[in-house]
Amino acid sequence: MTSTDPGGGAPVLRPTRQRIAVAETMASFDDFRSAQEIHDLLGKRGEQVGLATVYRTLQRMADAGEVDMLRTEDGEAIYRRCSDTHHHHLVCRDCGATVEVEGPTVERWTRAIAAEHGYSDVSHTLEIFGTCPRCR
Amino acid sequence: MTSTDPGGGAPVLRPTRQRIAVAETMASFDDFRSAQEIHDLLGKRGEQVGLATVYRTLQRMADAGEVDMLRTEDGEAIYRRCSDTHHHHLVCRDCGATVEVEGPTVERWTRAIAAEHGYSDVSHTLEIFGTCPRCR
DNA sequence: CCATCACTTGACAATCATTCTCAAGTAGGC
DNA sequence: GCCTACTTGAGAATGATTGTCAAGTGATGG
Ligand SMILES: [Zn+2]
Ligand SMILES: [Zn+2]
Ligand SMILES: [Zn+2]
Ligand SMILES: [Zn+2]
Repeated sequence: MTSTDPGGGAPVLRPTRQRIAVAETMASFDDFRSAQEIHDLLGKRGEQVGLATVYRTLQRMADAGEVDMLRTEDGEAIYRRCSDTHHHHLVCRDCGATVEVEGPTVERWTRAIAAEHGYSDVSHTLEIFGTCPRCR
Repeated sequence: MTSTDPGGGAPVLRPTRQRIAVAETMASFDDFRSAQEIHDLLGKRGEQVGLATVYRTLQRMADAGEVDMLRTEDGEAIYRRCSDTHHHHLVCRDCGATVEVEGPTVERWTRAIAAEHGYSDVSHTLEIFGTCPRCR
């Protein structure tokens, strides 16, 4: 026994070429993209990364709160880098242009509604879709 | 040509045994269920209905606003009969107990946020998850 | 520099919900 | 009954996502 392994701790994440490439690619666009699209972008950037690795990395980043993940109407997961504070999205249905939005109003409302019905440990999902000024 | 077919109109929906069975089954539970679970329920009720038909029927009902469809964390579509007015859901993470909630507050907020950023033709999705009093 | 080992990766198979295909069945109007 | 558009269902096909596992690699200690 040469090291003190805490046993239950989460494994250390290594900054591998693949993870760095995914992170850089995520920083290169503003809208939501599917894992497959991101995998394609990596290819075009000249970074060869396996599809499974892209999926795994995006999941890790989502868990870590480094990217937001949401589902399209037909259930496909799409990702986007985002700020680390709690917020929601205003997404253009046509071009995907996304604006992060936030406000105490909805946060208060959801909390109140949940409390009113005796629900505890509350979370919520909220996304707004519309047509942006440029696609008008 | 024996009938005057308007051409563009949507086909007439027939009240078939299968469609009736699905509607009745949807009326028999209060939480959200997947298409496959609903298909199983139909089997237990003694109504043999093809899985593809269950999918097709649920989609029609969702389009018609007779049921609500939303997606689980892992992208699976789940359905529930619901009232025809615009509303959202407060869902118990453990037992699935669901409460329909509504309020002008969020509706106003989403509309205001969208307008503020110049987005038009706005819609939104909002679901609240928590632990219900019984599962506390 | 080198051994070591836990953490990673990628090619490919496997899942699994959902959709497609299309021949056979059926509701209803006449 | 006849006709025809609408339906159905069995099974194949699709397609995103996950699992498998042997080979690779970064960090560490000697
Ligand atoms: Zn746009
Ligand atoms: Zn919020
Ligand atoms: Zn509950
Ligand atoms: Zn609403």
